[in-house]
Amino acid sequence: MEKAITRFAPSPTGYIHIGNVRSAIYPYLLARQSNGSLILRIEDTDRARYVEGATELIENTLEWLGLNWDEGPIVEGPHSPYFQSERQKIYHDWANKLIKSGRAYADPTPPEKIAEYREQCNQAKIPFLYRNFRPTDVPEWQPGIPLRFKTEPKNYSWHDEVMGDMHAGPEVLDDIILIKKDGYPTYNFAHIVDDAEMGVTHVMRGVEYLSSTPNYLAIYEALGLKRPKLVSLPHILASQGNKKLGKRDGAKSVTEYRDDGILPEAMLNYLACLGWNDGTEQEIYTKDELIQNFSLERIQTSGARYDETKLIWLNGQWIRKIFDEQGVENLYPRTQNFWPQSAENYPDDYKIKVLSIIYDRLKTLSDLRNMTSYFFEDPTIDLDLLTKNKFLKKFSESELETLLKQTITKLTNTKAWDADNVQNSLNELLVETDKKPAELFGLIRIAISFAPFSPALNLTMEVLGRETTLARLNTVARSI
RNA sequence: GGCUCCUUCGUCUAGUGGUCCAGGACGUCUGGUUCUCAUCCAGAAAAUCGCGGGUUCGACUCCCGCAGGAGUCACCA
Repeated sequence: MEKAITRFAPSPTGYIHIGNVRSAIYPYLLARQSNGSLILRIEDTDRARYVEGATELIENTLEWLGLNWDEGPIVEGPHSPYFQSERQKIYHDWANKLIKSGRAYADPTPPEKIAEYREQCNQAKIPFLYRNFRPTDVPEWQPGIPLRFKTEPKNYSWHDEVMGDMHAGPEVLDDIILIKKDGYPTYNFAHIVDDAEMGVTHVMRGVEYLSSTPNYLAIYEALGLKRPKLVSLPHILASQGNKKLGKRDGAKSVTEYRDDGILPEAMLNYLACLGWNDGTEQEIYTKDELIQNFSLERIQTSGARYDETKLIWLNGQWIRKIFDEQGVENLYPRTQNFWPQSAENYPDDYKIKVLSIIYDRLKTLSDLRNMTSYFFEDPTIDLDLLTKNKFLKKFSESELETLLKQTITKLTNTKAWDADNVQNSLNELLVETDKKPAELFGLIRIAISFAPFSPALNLTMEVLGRETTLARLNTVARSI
């Protein structure tokens, strides 16, 4: 397989959201699969939209997802620098080639004049093409004057690895700006130069660039460059409406999901499979499996709607997968920031015990916060939970009290305090009191947790310990 | 508006002329697993394959129209 040199080229204008991180995932997968490399390039030529700290945010996001890059900021590489703002000279050199060959011209036309031309066309209801208004007197190119491409209207055909064979007529070709008056290149020019300089083999980007592709093709041609493989990625659609997902639709940043307790494995798995599948019925993919099975041909042509419920489901699957395959000791370190406040002073081994009996109930790691508090602090007693419980409401308060006292006696005499012994005692108690599990176990469960749900009773009690269990049962018995 | 792309269960998708009265997954609903919640398991409902024409013995699959949706028409990327 040919080594694929791919790139992820975001502009540092804010956080990375799920709508655009996929254009990092697919290039990564292709690069790894072909033993090629992934370049991270920061497209910061729009100084007005530049956001302080955005580059770090991008780096953090990629690192969290495990999408390491081979060239780019931090790691550097043979094509340094990887910030477009620092590559001015390179763009100007290439621009001068175009000027020399007569394929670019300095355009002194003031913006107001251009707006006027555009308005004329609108009124005449004809498409506005700047090449019909080329200035007659072209000055020498110098700072402060934008540089335009001088296009040659004609037909273009090309192959898009996802969309198939494409073609476009001269009506889409125009004299696009190559270098802005501030001296920075436009995306349209900079990405072509950089991709060529950096040896990029696959240009993977959102479909929104599809309609400007003929203009890029014209530039490749004028520059005598071999065109790279073009890969248009379908949009991810917002969960409401049909628009592509964007910050305006409340697209959350990837790091926000991290802070909500989504695992990077689940995020990667979900996003990779939104708009791509390998034709099998597999749903859970590790990063290595994705690398192994990824293929451009199987990328979907239509947009896919972002559905958070499936991401949440996948996350639950991943929590269990990590626990089952790597053990609780590997799941535990990921839970650091998700425990309730009251857990702060508890030792790791206690929290590990809690995690190992609660993990299969977690959808996100942050569920720990509201699902485990009774392991770390005495619950607030809410007698309504007892007296209004559908299995317990038929008992009088004194009956409940008696049951609790019998339980306390039984558990006080339980020999070793482990899940099996506790379960045996509970089973004996069931017989002795002639109650149904729903009644007796329900009562005990509520009395020690006052939570809407908990893990299996004997496991919960084992972790809580005899002392705490008995203390809570006593407190409740006295409160009734 | 011009140009371009897209169109299978609510959602993500399988499907490359017969094996599809369309398969899987999420979600929903029902039942099971000694209490709860979840997991897990079993099952159910859910798509006249955007619409209309063709081609063919036969079309979700090929062709042509149409409609709807989206993208793009910046000195933004």
